[in-house]
Amino acid sequence: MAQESLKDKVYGSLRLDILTRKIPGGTRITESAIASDLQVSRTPVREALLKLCQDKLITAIPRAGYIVEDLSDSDIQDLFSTRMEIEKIAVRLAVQYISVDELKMLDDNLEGTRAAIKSEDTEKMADLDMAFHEMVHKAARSKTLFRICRNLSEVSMKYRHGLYLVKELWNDALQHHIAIYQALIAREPDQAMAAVEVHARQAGIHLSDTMKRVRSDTFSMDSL
Amino acid sequence: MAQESLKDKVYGSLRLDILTRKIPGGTRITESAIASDLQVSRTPVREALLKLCQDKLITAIPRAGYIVEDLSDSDIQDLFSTRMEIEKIAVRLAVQYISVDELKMLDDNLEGTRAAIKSEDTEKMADLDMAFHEMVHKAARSKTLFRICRNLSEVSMKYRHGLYLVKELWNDALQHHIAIYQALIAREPDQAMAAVEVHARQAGIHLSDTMKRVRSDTFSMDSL
DNA sequence: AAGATACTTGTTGTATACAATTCTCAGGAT
DNA sequence: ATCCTGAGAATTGTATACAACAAGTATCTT
Repeated sequence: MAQESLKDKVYGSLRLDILTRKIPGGTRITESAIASDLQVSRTPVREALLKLCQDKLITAIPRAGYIVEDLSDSDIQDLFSTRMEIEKIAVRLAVQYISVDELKMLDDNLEGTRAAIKSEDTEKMADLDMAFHEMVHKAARSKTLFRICRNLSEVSMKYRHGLYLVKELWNDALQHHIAIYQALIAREPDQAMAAVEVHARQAGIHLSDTMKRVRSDTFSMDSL
Repeated sequence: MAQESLKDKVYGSLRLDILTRKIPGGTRITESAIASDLQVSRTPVREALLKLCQDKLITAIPRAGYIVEDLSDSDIQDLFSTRMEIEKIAVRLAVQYISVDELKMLDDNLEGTRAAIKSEDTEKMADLDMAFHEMVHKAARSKTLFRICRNLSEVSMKYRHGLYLVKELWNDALQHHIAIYQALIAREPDQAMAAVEVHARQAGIHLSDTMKRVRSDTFSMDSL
């Protein structure tokens, strides 16, 4: 990744702040205020806000500003359960279409994950986890589905990040990935969907804890 | 709707041109060219292109322009089959959560549809069809799923519009809606999902015909 | 005092100017 | 002939200026 545009930085910064409720729901925000906060012009801010509108994280009021949408705990749960349902579709298709080469890549990914766990490399762990799921999504051979999956992953990644810090869960995650991998090799759609459900459910279980922690923390990430 | 912003006009115009392949896939487009074409400044054009990027109808090449994505027939089929899978999830949830009030509204919708068929009111038919599906989506009680469904509906609507002109299909569509409605009343998830699949499959069957017609037509809608 | 009206202020919508980067293509070396 | 190289053209990224509109406020009228 050569360089992130200002627009993307602003977008990421705002999305994180909204998702973690550093900016609570109902807050009215304006382009100029954010622009001066982050020391950039209104243009990249405007583009970031536009994107947030499409994500339904904020609502635009024509010529009068924007309002931060209220994200309840159940909304977050909704996000995760929907993601699970759609990932189940993806893995069902992946069972059908995945190639031996791709299975080999998944195997390599699992091997790498074992190493990451052994060396306690959080960064690597997160990357491999994301890569594993992306490979499965791609194997579903559906551009539309892939796009939806990635979008949901992006939005939920902020929350999942907390999970990576809980090292006890790493081995569980690995076992789940192995289960998914084996179901794919065996070409067993139901087994694969069940494995995905187990995997996603664990994330959901630890979600409320993560949320509590996130909300009690006072974030100091003004690092644009 | 008080007034459409220039950004929305540009977006609508470009999306239609891409979807109908008036601007074929692979075409390279630039902000300034479109701006001078439509006699507006680069700013609203830029915002429209940004939105099209998110729709995956075009791809941005940093500091070098945009390329219109190639929408093959299989891509369109992919869009529709994915939409079907996700609608099946939605209807399964709707079976669980839909209220009697909402069922009554669906019933009213069916009644209206019968009238629209009798009076051959294409406009009304399209509106009622969209409303029917939106009600089902809403009954799933998932904001995330609702957003995904609406997004997919919007993108595929351009294609579906051709279907409304084939009056022979109207009765089939009504029968499908009735089947979905009855499955919802009976609270039978499998039956509901099957009904949705039948409904979606018919759209898919007639899709390639519609595509051919759309492509052979020479569109002349330079009406910004 | 109450209501209407004009004015001021705040905010987005749009246009344009400048900066940074990438692409293109001619020209020459090998 | 083919592959580098470099200057300039093309294009987006960013900043800023201005216009249009909305909302709140103070003043004027009754």
